[in-house]
Amino acid sequence: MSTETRAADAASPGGDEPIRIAQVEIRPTEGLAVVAGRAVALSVREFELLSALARRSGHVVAREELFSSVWGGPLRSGDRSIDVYVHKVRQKLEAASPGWSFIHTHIGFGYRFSPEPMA
Amino acid sequence: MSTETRAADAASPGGDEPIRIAQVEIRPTEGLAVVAGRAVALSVREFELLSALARRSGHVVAREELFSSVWGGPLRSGDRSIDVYVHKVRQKLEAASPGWSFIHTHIGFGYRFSPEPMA
DNA sequence: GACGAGTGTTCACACCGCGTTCACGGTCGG
DNA sequence: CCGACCGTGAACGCGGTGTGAACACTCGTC
Repeated sequence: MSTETRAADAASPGGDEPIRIAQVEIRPTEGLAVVAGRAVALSVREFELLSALARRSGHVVAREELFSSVWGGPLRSGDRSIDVYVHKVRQKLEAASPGWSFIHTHIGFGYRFSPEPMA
Repeated sequence: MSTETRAADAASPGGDEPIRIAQVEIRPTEGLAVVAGRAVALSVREFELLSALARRSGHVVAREELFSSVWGGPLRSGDRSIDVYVHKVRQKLEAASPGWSFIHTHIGFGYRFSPEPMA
């Protein structure tokens, strides 16, 4: 409830401090995430996407903002890169912690990181 | 009781400041509502309807006014969109906070937003 | 230089949620 | 009993999103 943005607030955009939310731990210096005690190997893009979302855990991050934050430019219309990478990260997270969902879609807005048990 | 319209008064129509009433928090920049600590996913229409009502929390908002505020035009006779969306928003709010009612019907006039324990 | 593994991008198709409208039922007052 | 009004579920077209696959690029190794 109140732990939503606690860890996120301290981290500057690109900070090296580990981000810890529920059973998820993100280690910027290693490009590694640990979920439910399991190490999850992520590529650079995957890792930066997860970090961008986790830094604002509990809040909806707009597609525009997400793209410029990870890809470093304006979002071209028709670009589906975000969708593809959200899918990849979802797969890996949920594989490490079955029965939980982490990245929630907000149609027309963007995505929200928030570990929750699946319905 | 006395906190009813406090947060709403400060927000200009379309302001980006979060609206907070009782256990309900509305975040305009995210299209997200948080009720009793639970994130409630709302579509664009649902969100704007809730915002329009919450901005005038405790007051009855006429159907005419509600429609022009959310749909942006005059209310055509026979249009039931408002009823449908009030129903959708009610469902989601009450699912997040069982035992409470939030949107009250004033037949012939309109609707009133006011979180109250169910009878 | 040829090769393969890993990564990032683009494409095509399937699917689902959104917004609108229709249909039926219930409630209330005249 | 009838009409006005609202609650509620469902059908439908459409656009946004999920998802698997093909393609292109980089970087080691041999």
